[in-house]
Amino acid sequence: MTEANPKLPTRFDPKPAEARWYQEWLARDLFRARHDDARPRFSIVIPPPNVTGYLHLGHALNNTLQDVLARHKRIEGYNVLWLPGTDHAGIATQVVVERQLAEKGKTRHELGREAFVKTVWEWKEHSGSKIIEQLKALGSSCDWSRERFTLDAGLSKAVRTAFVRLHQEGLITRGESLVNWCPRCATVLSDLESPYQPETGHLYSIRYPLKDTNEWIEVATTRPETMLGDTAVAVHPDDERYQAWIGKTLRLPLANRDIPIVADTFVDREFGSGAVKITPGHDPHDFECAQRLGLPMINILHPDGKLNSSAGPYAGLTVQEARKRVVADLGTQGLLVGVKDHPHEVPHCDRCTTVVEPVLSEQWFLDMEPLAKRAIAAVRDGRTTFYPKSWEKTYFHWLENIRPWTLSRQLWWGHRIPAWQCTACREWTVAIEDPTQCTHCGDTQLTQEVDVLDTWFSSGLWPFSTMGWPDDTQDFRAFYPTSVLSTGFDIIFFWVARMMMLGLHFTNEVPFRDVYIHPLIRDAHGEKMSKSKGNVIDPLAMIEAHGTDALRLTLASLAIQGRDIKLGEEKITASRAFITKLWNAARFALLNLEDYDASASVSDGALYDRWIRVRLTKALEESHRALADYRFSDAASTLYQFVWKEFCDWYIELAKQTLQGGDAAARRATQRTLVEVLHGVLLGLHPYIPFVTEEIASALPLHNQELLMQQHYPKPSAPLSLAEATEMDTIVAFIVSIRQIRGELGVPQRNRVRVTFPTEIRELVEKHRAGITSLTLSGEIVFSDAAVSETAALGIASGHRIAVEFDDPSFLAEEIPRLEKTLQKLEADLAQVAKKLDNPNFIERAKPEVVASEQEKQERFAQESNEIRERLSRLKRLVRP
RNA sequence: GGGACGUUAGCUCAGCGGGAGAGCACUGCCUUCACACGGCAGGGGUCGCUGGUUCAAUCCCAGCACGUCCCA
Repeated sequence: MTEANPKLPTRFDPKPAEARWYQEWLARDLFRARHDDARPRFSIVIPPPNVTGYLHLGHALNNTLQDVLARHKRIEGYNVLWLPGTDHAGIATQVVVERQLAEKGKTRHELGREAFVKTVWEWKEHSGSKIIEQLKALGSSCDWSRERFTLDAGLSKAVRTAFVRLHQEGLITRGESLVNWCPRCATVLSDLESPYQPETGHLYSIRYPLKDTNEWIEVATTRPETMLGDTAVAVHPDDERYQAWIGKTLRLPLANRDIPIVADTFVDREFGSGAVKITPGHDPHDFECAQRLGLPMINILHPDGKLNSSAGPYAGLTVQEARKRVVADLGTQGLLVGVKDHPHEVPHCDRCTTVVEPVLSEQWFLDMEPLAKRAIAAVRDGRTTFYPKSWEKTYFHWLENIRPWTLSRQLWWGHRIPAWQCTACREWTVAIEDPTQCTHCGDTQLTQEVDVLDTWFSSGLWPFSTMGWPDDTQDFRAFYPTSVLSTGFDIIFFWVARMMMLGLHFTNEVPFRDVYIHPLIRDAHGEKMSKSKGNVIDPLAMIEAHGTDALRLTLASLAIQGRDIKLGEEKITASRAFITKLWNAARFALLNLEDYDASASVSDGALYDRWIRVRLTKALEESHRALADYRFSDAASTLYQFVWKEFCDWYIELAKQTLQGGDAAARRATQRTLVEVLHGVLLGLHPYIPFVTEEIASALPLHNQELLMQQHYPKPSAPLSLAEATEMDTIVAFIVSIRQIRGELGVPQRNRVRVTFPTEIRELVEKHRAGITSLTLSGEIVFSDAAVSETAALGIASGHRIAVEFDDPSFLAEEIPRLEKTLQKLEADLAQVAKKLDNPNFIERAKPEVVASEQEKQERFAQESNEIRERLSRLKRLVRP
């Protein structure tokens, strides 16, 4: 067998195509944005993945969607910037490098800060940023010339500038407060980094004796060891049981200190005995209570999580050990009244899952309330819009209940806080440039703060720090504010809200017009993917097995709004099947284009040619409308349906007759249409499946030196006239009807049929005889107004009677049941319509066009059912004479 | 405890006031000169439950049940 088209092999091989086209895009510098390009601008900053990151499905989804937008906007004629980069990811990265050191039996403390940070940089240069290469494998059209890293000189300058300004404005302060402490990481964490997780603990009831009496008060706690830091017991001021007790003094067991009984309305009278121990140094509620009442605060913990000297004899024990000992000692003294199981929520470190301890500590804080107000307003008045909009509620709720942000982290990897303490006066000097003397006393003995900033602080500046802020750069002017931010719902607080706050504060502009929140990907059973469950799907393995385009198309097709995605590999297989279908449609076109002349002028073509061009226009318009609302799934499936159900199933099948027919002019017009529609389809699909579309386009006789990425969507085609649209519908209805008869009567494809149409539509049928014949495998088409013969099956399409006869009359055996089934359906439809039309209220109150349409339906159903009934009774008479 | 979202064909999901849809899976026929990762035809649904609004409710409203997630 000879291959007629040398340009496209029978199968698409993704791998070489992916390598070749990505190289070609880079070689032509197509991803680069230019600040002096006057076309309308579209910009996105990538949510920077951690340098330690490895491409998972969440990245694959998010970056596929951003790439769809970027490529779509380029083809729409925008000057597009998609700015990439990575995040230094404080704790995560430090942990990775510390782990490597541990393998060599070293610790970071042995190395010292400077050497350790140097080691992390070396690690970053050599093995970090793998994810950047993986993003390229995904086809991401980022402007790599603008790649940024949060610890770059420019971004570091932005961080220092932001910190210093906020400090000058009095929003950043240093002070003592209760913070979340991870004993394993030995650093403070923000509330967001300390998520609550359910745990079955115990609720211990303990007696605290009233000083110098035999009386006692009972308190309940889940953390008995914290009693060593108790500074009071609180009851509700209106609690009648304890009125007499308020103001009296208790002797705190084990610690042997005196503590007062105080009253505060925060106490829940229903919980336990209604009396609660107050441990301001280790509980957020107690801390606030102590602040209100001016109670002392005691910290009983060392940074390593062991108890300190304030815990007296328990010093040196871990929290767990201390809990056991305290419970045992209370038992010995007869002060432990009861223990019961108690499910509750306990904060854990986001990074290492260690139980987080609230401790009293001196840190740098950012007062976010004034910033939050502006961030709320910007979304309320629509300067920034969330897609789906429902996420705005989550955003508002968090911002309306905002708490100060603990900025400092006790790490070495990150932006060291630009604050210096004076050895002489102990005051702090905060400055962008390293200071040489104290701004308070002028002393030159300064020591820089050892802590670094929370990674999210630099991430919060990302949309503008990457554009050159605080300098007034051309990029900043051209591309800020950005058009859209695409990210997951889990970092709306961590990141989106903070970028909004810092962006508005520093630039007086929202950082992005739209926020698209993409769905979460779960496994095929709806379970969250996790390494421990072993249900993780590796996007790179999927790329290896099915090609990048198949993975991208799958992810985009599944990106629906307001629901999680359930992904199984069979969905990627389905996308690959579609790509193969498109590939083969292109091969079909090429097989029929050997004598094609792209420059010859041709007519508009036949009805089918005009019809498919109109359908293409409609499909592109619909898909672009969907993209404008970030309905990626709708956008992709519109194109999918068009290619498969309209272009391949109908147009190509009908075009075969013209291409093989004797009318040279018609053939040329159809060739032209094939090329143009295929070209339009490739442009429409390029954002989703960039590689295969470039591959096909390069084989098509387009006489265009530009790649798809550089081209623009085709101009819309003028709609069909009503008569033309009706004509097309009628032909389709004829073909469908004849095929149904064949299928339902079980007539194999090798058996030709003889079809009789009424003479009134002779002209129409003659015009489309070739198409009808070929799509229904008819041997003969004739015209007659005589009654349908007993040897024929009856069909009704667009109100016309069609008779289908077979070379073997035994195929007619199922005709009676077939017609009965059709009649049953018609009668049900008729009954439904009648129910409406028999209701005078319907006639009176429904919209007139609805009434008219129901009446029209009734007539049609009635006519068809009469016809079939008549036919049935005749057939039955023949069977039983 | 507060809130959000979801409940439509075996599975995954569209539709969201006027004759229940798609993909996958399933059944029958077909290796016809683009494609078996295919073609043609077909079977399959009291649209979670109970009320309400309406001429009309899968669609709007209220309540309930179940599920998922977020916050405290």
